[in-house]
Amino acid sequence: MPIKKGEKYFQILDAALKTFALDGYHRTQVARIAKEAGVADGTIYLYFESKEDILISLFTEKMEAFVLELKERLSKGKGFEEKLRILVSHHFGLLGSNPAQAMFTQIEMRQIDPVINKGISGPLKSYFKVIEEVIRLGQSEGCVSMDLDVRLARKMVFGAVDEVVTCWVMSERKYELTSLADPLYIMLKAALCTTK
Amino acid sequence: MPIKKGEKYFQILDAALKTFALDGYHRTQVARIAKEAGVADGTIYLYFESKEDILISLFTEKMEAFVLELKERLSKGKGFEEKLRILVSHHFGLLGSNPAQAMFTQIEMRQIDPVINKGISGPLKSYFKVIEEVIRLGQSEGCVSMDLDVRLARKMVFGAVDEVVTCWVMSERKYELTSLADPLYIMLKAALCTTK
DNA sequence: AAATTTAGAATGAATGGTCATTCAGAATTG
DNA sequence: CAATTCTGAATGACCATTCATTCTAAATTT
Repeated sequence: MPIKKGEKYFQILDAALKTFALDGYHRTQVARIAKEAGVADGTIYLYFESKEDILISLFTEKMEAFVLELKERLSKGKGFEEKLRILVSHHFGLLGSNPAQAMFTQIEMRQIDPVINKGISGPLKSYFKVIEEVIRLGQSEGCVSMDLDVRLARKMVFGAVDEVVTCWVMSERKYELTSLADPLYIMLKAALCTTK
Repeated sequence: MPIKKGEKYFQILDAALKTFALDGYHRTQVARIAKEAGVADGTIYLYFESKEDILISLFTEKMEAFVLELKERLSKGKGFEEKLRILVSHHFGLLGSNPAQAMFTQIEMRQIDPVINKGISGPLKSYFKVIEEVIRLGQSEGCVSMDLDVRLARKMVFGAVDEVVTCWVMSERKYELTSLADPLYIMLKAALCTTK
């Protein structure tokens, strides 16, 4: 029964993030993670069930922190438009300043396989929920049409943000991700708002 | 030197598509593709350099056909708005009626690794170019602002379409993908057009 | 406070299963 | 009968996982 906490738990997760970002999930050997973390190969299995479990745990930890901070920031914004702007700039801000995490979420996490997928759907859904809540706020304010399919709109928002980050990662981060937050926000607002 | 044509070449690609969609890239053994294609294991290596090469070739073939047909259809549409609608509905139409291909492009192709990535960037870029051309047409018609960042707009369009397809695949195709083409088109048009 | 016991944490070499790939020979073709 | 295409059993590299052993430090005893 793996121990899901303690200093070494996070040490291993940190090492995994670095190594996955550098070499990709399938290419990194568990032994390398162990080395990077400064622990023995076997120690990994005291904290994690399997290599896959490391991937899932890493994603879950990062995503939970991401959503928590996003909620925090959103609560400080007033109204639909300001919240939408916060959403986009928080997403870009966090990944923009954590290249390894960006590499990981955009590229490595897509190494999908049914098992992994089940493991990550929870935390990802909680992010989707936040986006949908913002859109619903827009509806209650009258800015966004009540006829709009909220789930579809959420897919558009997430898809757009996600694609921009992926391209940025692929470009080897040649430009500032955050500089795209505002222009993207403007387009998304136009897509959602009936009223100019 | 692998032969990149002939009956068996396509037989193997068909078998690979089926198997990748069913079991995922990393889980499918080359031997299974061979069996499915009705050829010997070794024959695969007369037509392809490696397992990875099968993946890349498959994507390239499918993408080239996709773009070719898209261009064909676009040429029949008049004006920015009609072309944008064709773009979205062609994307949804093709993947909506080819579940295995959808599974493959949305899920398996993301098994990214630098080598694979280089292999697919060409054909994917040609799709991006088509999208950008449509947006530029909108600009020349005056519907889309000249100040709009065309590449960013392309990322939004592709990202949105792509995310909707991914969700549809993940949902195990419980609903009609094509039914989302129109509402998505309307949002994207609103995002891009200055004039209502 | 020294000696002893104990539990659990940590180690890393060894294991074993999994496939991608090869290649010597068989079959087919022209 | 050469050339070409195909075959599939054999190979060997790879690497996640295991587990017998060692270490550590707290608890207990003398």
